[in-house]
Amino acid sequence: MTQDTPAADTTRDRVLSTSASLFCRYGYAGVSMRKIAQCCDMKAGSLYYHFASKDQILVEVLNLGIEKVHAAVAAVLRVDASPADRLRGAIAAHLHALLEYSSFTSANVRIFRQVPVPVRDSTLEVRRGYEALWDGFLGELKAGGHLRDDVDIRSFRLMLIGALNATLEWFDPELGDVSELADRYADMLANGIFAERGT
Amino acid sequence: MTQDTPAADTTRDRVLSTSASLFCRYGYAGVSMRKIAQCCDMKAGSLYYHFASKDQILVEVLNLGIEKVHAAVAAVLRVDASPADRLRGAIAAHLHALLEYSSFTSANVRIFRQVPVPVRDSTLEVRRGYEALWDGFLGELKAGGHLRDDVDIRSFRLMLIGALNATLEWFDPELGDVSELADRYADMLANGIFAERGT
DNA sequence: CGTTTTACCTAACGGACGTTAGGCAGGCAT
DNA sequence: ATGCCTGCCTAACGTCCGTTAGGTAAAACG
Repeated sequence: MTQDTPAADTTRDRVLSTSASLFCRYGYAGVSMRKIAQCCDMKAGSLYYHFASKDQILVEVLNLGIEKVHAAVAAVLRVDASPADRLRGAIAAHLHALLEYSSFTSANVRIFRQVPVPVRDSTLEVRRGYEALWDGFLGELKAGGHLRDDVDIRSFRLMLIGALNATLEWFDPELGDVSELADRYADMLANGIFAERGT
Repeated sequence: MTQDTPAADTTRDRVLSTSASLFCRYGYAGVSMRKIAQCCDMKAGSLYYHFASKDQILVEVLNLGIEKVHAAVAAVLRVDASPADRLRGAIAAHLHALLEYSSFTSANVRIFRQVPVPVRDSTLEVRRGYEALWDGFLGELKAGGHLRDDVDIRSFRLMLIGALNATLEWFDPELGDVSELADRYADMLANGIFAERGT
């Protein structure tokens, strides 16, 4: 019944990691302290030695989810490359964080909207930081004349991140290659799917 | 506390409609029979006159969600128009069904992956029918030479529907115009966002 | 008018929930 | 050796869960 994602040496980290995958799969209300504890080979009461409440676990899981994907994308964007390559790389980084590295980012995507409002609000700042990272990058591209003049950056960012996050619903990293997926998405988004461009 | 979406004359329909919006907001496990009943001005036990179990409500909500969006998109695709207009229209139909008409489609998108496996399986067939509707349309476009040869229809359909469904996370139909949103999405997806097409 | 059916109710069942209080074993410093 | 701190445990609290059994008032029907 021990169901954890990657390496997690300390008990506290193991609880967070386990909670993330459970939240991701069963939703916020569908995961009990007893189930989290059971998956960590503990008893429910012991969780309160590390965390004050279920909601505190939740807040930490949600924030870690954004922080991890933020760090991965930011690292890619720091290196110099062509606009197409940077877009490809940033998309690949987001997808790897979402689909492979851990369940924190996927848990955030899945349960963000069904979490109690105070919890959601306390994670908004971290979230906005990630949005700003993308807007900055896309703004650079536009300033450099690499984007169509008539595409709105915010609209595209929302569509892009939405499309990436939605892969969670169907993509299985054991069956497909995340990097290939990223390349396909980057190509379709950058160049469109129509044979000829028109209005 | 009466929280229902649109017109729903019979009690049974009102229960389904109410359940859909509650499931959408709070997740599957986050909605109790007592809360559903309360929002319908009933007592929990009375729900069992209309439905055998919570899971039966869930199955009907999930299936209605797909059936409604399927009907809306199919109606649009029946009329003759240019490829760009048909794509725009189909996207608009999906978005209207998702964001405006009722909570059934949005509930499906939000909770499909956190529902008990038997329930999920019993709604797979309806889901596949909707995917086939899109694949048929996109196949026509490709056969007519309107799509780039190197875009994979299944990949694009997954990206497209994912992007559309993800609007649920941020778009508020009281603040923005769904048809405008559809136009922007259709344009970005059809033509891409880069100033010049490249590899 | 009597009877059946419809659509709801109340009350309760066993169990799971988040959380807390108090205990206990082992490592640490003094 | 003694006492504190860490990290877990058990047991219980009050509440809520899905579901069921049995009742009741009104409408529909013969």
